Amino acid sequence: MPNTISPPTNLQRLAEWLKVLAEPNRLLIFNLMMEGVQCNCELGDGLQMAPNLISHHLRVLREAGLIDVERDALDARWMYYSINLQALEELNQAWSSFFDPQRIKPRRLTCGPHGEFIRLDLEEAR
Amino acid sequence: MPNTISPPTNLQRLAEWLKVLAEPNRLLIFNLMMEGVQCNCELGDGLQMAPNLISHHLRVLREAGLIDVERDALDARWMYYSINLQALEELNQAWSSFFDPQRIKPRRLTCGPHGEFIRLDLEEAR
DNA sequence: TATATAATTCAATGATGATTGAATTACTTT
DNA sequence: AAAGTAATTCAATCATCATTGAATTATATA
Repeated sequence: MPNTISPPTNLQRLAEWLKVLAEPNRLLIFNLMMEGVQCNCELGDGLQMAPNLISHHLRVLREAGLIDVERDALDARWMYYSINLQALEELNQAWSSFFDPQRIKPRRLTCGPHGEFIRLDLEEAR
Repeated sequence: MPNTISPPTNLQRLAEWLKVLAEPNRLLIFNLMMEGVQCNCELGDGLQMAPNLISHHLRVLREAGLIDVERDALDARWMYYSINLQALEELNQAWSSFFDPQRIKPRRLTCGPHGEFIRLDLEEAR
């Protein structure tokens, strides 16, 4: 009997979010945004990155739904980015339900030299 | 005055962990290990992946310190992988201190059309 | 000792995606 | 209308890394 695998339904989504956030420069950008930094120019100041590159990363973050963007009401040349709080909540929810240490189950015994009847003194191998 | 940026000291480390976990197949493997699946063969069963590819991903997870490995005491051909609980704790710690919604600060006002004196009715843009 | 098994290593390939420089867009100011 | 500014888009390049198939290692069994 093959393993009956039922990954959390949000596993795919979690993987996509992690991919977006795993890029070092994007994580730095996200970090600055957590601290209230919000426009391309200012991010460029802080990170020494070309504005078009920042635009690229902001777009990836935005397409992942992690951040929002809007134009300045008085001078519409300026864009303000901000962290999407709801997405952040969902992200944290998905993360903690996946990486919860309590989820860890003891060893499955469907393989190895002893099949289902593995000797107990091997159980410490967990 | 440029931004004085002080990302959490564990930001680099967090980025590395995220990179490792952001790979969809690795996340699936990690998921199976949370459920107690532990050897190459069994992972292959569940994931339809070539054993050498699984070995590759297990190595990446292991080199990141996320999982441990040991040989079966009775038949040393079999390897048993398991999640490193301490690493998991550190991972969760790094994650939650970084992605804590409470960390989010209001907009910084060092750029934009109004400098430090931006009008308050724009503040809802947060 | 020879063969089989679990897993890994190696070398090559391919795809993805970050980065770069040069336009281009959107908007404001003169 | 012309020039300037913030930001984005575009096309091309480059690096990284997952994937694949073919050895190779380590161990056990016949």
